[in-house]
Amino acid sequence: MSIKEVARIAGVSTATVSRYLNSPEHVREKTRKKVQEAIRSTGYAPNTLARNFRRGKTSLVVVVLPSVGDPFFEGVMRGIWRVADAEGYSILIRETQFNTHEFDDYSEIVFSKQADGIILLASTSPFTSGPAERAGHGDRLPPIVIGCETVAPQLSQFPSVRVDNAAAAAEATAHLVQLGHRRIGFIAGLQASLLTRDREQGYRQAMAEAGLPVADEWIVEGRQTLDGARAAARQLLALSPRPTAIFCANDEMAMGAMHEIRRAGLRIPQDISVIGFDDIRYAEILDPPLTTVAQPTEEIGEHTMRRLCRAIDGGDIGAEPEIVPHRLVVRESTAAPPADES
Amino acid sequence: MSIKEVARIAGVSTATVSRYLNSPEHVREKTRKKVQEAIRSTGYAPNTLARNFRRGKTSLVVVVLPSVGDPFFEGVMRGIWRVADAEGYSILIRETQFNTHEFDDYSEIVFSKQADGIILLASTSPFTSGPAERAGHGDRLPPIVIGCETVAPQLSQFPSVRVDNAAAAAEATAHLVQLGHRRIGFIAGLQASLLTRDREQGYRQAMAEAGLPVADEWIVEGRQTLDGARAAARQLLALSPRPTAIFCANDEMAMGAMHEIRRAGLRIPQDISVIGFDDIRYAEILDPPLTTVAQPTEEIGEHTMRRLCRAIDGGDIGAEPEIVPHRLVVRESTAAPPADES
DNA sequence: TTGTACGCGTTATCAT
DNA sequence: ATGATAACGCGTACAA
Repeated sequence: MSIKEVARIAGVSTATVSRYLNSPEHVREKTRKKVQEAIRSTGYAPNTLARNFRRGKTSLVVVVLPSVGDPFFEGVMRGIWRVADAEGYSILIRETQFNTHEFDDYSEIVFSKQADGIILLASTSPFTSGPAERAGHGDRLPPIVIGCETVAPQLSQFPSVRVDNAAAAAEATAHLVQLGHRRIGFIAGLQASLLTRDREQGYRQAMAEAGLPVADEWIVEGRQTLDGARAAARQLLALSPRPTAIFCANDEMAMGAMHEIRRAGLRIPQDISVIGFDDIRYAEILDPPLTTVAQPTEEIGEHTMRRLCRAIDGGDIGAEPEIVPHRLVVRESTAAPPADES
Repeated sequence: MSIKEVARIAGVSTATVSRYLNSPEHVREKTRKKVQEAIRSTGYAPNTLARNFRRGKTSLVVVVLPSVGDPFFEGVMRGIWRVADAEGYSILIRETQFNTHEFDDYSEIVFSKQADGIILLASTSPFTSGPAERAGHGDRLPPIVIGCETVAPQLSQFPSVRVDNAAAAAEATAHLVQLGHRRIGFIAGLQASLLTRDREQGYRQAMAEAGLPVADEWIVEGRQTLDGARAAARQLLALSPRPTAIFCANDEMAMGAMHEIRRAGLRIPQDISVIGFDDIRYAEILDPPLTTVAQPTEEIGEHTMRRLCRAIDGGDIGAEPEIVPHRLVVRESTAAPPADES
């Protein structure tokens, strides 16, 4: 009973107060003053619950990501928020913690109208059944945009914003090849993650193009975590002959790998080169500063959110991926292999 | 027109469908079956907007923190989510980006019923005017619980969950003193942050207790960022004589400081010791592994959220801070000062 | 330009 | 155990 109260005090109808709130230009100056004063004196704030209900919109968007506290997502989230604030959306964050969630979990959120749309920053195969065949909801899919992740065939019906992971990974690998490396290890993410699979593919492709073989044991899964990467690095270092360079599917894993390399008494890059992916803020203060592939994170976030907004507003945003530019950042963790290796 | 639809198909009233949803035990087995079938066949999902509206609850909680992508908050958020999931709440995250926001921004969220409560993980003086004097809302303050941050007098009306920052900082400082350090620098966070002020106070207290003087230039503001800490470290290293140890108000800043120390050609801990605060996941893989103060982050998150839930449910949770235990983790970044310094 | 009156989907109250 | 119905606060035809 609140807009009523304001209306009563202002001596106008509830409709006028509502109009004052939503289209002030349709209210006469004089009336506007009265309403304004009534609102001020009562400290009235529209009940968002009622408003959402009436409008059929929550102005909420769910962002699904593997893990907050991952420095990489800081920039992406910042971009998302910038647009969200401007467009009046609030962001609900769900962590997958690397678990393969049911797609239903997320679409349910939309179908039960808890959110207007979903941004998937981590699509570790979120689909159990084809989303299109969901019982009951018919053909109306919730607005979804995928950020960062590579889109697998099953996800190709959704738009995405990302770098060309395969090309970027190939570029990184080529950088090592050019320095003279021939045995290059690869610490992959989770196999369930399409993104790291693409990076692995880029690595394989670059190796092939250089006419270099890729031994099976050169590719180890680092599970996207510090500890996983450390175990993976230990495996690679135990190889004989061991790789002269290691390409890590992201910077977090590169940090873990570098630690193990140091512990093994090896020097970076003199004994072994390391290259990462993402260019998180720690990359440049590592010892030595990490060569890596930078992604325009804020841009990804902004474009992803903007595209989602358009989809929510009913616009047709297509299903094509939007590819944003990556950039190889050469620092000091990569160099030519030891002399006796050439 | 959806619960109606289900009711029509099941051949019962809307009230019965509603009851089936909310208190099935009050529905006869036979009726239950009918409703269940109708729901299944229609793929009906209750409209959360309408439900929230009716119940006057959003089941949303806002968490305010300085920055996602900060590894420290990963654990805290995890604890919060664990409880939130169990209690049926979703989490809305707002970043302060170290800006001093108006308290109104946040309380507005509650007063306009966009959320049921607020968790403040970063209270850089969020109050412009005393919250109690807010016009309109009278004396009814929104449910708020503060996590991690130290409570300043103006915030003492709110409950909090945190470690004893002053005591922990004193302990860390004492550790350096015991190793033989006499000139200990301190890289502080933002002066606006109560938390880092408390840590500074603990540092000062420990120095005083050891009978050691604290030169003004030994305390430098690191602005809670990598870059800020780097600048601060450069300042400290330029001092003559320079400190033989540096206490950083958090691990993030310690990372920045360590980088600058290396760049200056100094060895840790042989030439200079470094100690941090938080024990983020990178602490143990730094070079050398960082001595720091560990906080039970998940526990903080869980307790904070649990307390907020009780407050939302109308329980009286008091205003006393709940102090959780910290733990000094000694690794390899601290050692006795160079021989000629004793 | 302003007011009246209805409906949004759900839950809660009260009969039955 | 179930059904009829009144709210909840807001937006918006439509009428004035």
